[in-house]
Amino acid sequence: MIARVLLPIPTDHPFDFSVPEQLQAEIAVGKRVMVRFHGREAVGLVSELAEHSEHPGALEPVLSVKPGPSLTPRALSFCLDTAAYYMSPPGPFVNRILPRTLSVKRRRLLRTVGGLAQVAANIQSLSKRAPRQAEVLRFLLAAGGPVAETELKKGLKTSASVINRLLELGFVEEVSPEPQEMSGERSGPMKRGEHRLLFSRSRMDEYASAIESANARGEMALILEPEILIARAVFAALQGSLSIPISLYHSGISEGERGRIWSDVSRGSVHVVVGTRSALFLPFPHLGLVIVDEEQDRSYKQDEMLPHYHARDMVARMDGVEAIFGSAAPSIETFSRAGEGKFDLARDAGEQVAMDTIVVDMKGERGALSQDLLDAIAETLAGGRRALIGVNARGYFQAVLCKKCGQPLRCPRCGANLTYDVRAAQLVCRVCGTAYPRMVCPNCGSRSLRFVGIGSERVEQIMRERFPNATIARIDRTSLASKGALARAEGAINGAAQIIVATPLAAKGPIIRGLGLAAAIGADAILARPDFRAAERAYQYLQGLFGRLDGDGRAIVQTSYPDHYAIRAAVTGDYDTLYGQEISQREEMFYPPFSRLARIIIPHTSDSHELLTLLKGHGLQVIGPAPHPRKRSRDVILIKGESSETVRAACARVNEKLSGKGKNTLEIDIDPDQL
DNA sequence: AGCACGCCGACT
DNA sequence: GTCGGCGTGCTC
Repeated sequence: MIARVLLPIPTDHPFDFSVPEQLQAEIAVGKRVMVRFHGREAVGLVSELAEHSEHPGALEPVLSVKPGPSLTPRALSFCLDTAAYYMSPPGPFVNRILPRTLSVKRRRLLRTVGGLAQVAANIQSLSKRAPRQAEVLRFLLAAGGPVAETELKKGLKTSASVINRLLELGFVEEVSPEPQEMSGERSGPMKRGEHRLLFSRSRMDEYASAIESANARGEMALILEPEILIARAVFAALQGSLSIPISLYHSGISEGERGRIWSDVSRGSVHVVVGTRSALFLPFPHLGLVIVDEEQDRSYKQDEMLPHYHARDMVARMDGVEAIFGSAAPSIETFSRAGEGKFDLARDAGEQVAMDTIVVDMKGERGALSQDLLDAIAETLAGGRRALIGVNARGYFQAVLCKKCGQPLRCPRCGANLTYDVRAAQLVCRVCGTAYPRMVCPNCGSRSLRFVGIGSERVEQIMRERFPNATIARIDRTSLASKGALARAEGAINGAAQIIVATPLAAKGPIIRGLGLAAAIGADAILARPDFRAAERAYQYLQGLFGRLDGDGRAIVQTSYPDHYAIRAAVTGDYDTLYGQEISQREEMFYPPFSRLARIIIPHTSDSHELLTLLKGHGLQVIGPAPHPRKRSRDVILIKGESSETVRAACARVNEKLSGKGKNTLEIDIDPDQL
């Protein structure tokens, strides 16, 4: 027997290893194994078991099979499909998604030993000398079945030593957790799961009932949310309304907790998971329903690591699973697909946000915050309600311009725009972290600089000056970094703050209780992005922000483009107008949904002529190469094609012919969401 | 990814 | 004459 093993190296094929006799019972597809590779030990993941190897040379043996988390064959093939679609090596990916630590100390289930009389006698004998132990026995007896150790500790405030003593005495025993059979087989034949766009402001009830009916069919449900903060809020809401075991899974939870959820999911003891995009790859044995909430959100696209997958799009590719894509402002692509009948559409256009809207034309304003906005905040606070100020970016300023050359200051190391760090009073590069204490233009040496684009920290500072008696909180990326910061951010949202200054990650989500004002002061930066989705994103941003108002309230948009259709549509909630404008522009410009895209980032030393000849024809449109906006010494090529297949085939040709190593790598992004 | 192998510039 | 640069290629 041989095992094909995927190793965490950027190669698209697995390596064969022989499986020693004594490991053959244990080894399985999806298990992690130790092997000797390139003269050193390495962990890999079994992708296939076979009788014979094609490899001409001798095979190394599998050294051991790792206990603990593994992938189900179905989850593995889903991962492989994802990697293949995004043309990325599967090895690093499948080896990364498994929890590092196996939960050795997984949750113990305990139960009493012996019949009723026996247990009663045990309680009797313990009650004098060891009352706590007796208490535990009584608790277990009352429960009538196995109880988790953690539950015991919580319910009785019992310590581990008490439980261990009972185990020693043989009065209680550990039960291996029975895989909770999900009410047996699925009901009826597996239909091609229904995919549906739920276009509505309030979606929770619909979600809850879909989860319940999936559960009644004996199927598990996964609810994806774009941000940890939202995932936690939705988790809490569902935990209150569902009587089904439910877990929360995202990149912020501890490694141990991750391992525990992983095994709970794979053995079926958790039926519902709320999570962020990475939860998509959990090894669900009977996944019947996937909900992609806020389906329009950018966070579903992985753009830091390979593969650059889009969680929503991978869900849309799933067969035999019911999928709900929920949004109050759907992406143009999803809405268009629903229009073509590729998804069902359930639209609740009835309820609009009842709000008073002011669009402040910033062309006539000096300073970043208009008087209208400051007045509205004061009135809101005076009325006992709260205010949310949406700022486009964190920090103090978004860019520093050189007055002499007129260009934004760029990092000489990596080419990204520099920002200003007020506390350290120096210029910093957000991409590579380099600090420049000398406040001069690296290009021409000029000392006259202009700071543009206000950031969340600056807004917070202004709020503190203007409203010294108000409680003010700022929520941005750093709010998700630690448990404490997360708790503070949630506290602020749940009522501790009167003024919340938030970057886009907290500008969306469920209603904020008592919120009477939602203001956007950075929408122009979104609108001005050199991206064909800029208008759509601005609309979605504003709708997300207004959606947090509690009942009636006020909305303020500060903009220099008060007549832009996206702004106008956003303040009235007129999605159809936005859609109409967008869809005709996209048709004209051959952008999605009329085409599919791929983006290739190349070192600008590479032979773009050869590249372009490889891309010529095949019904493709090629834009570029153009200098990369952030990465120095790189060029960007955008490919537009009729179908995903033609675009991906073109990328495959390029990849095969021109793939380099190290700094000569080509980066391919299929279906990029940001240009 | 690592790591070895391999062919061209400045140094004890 | 060597030491060492990192380009190319392989690992079951």
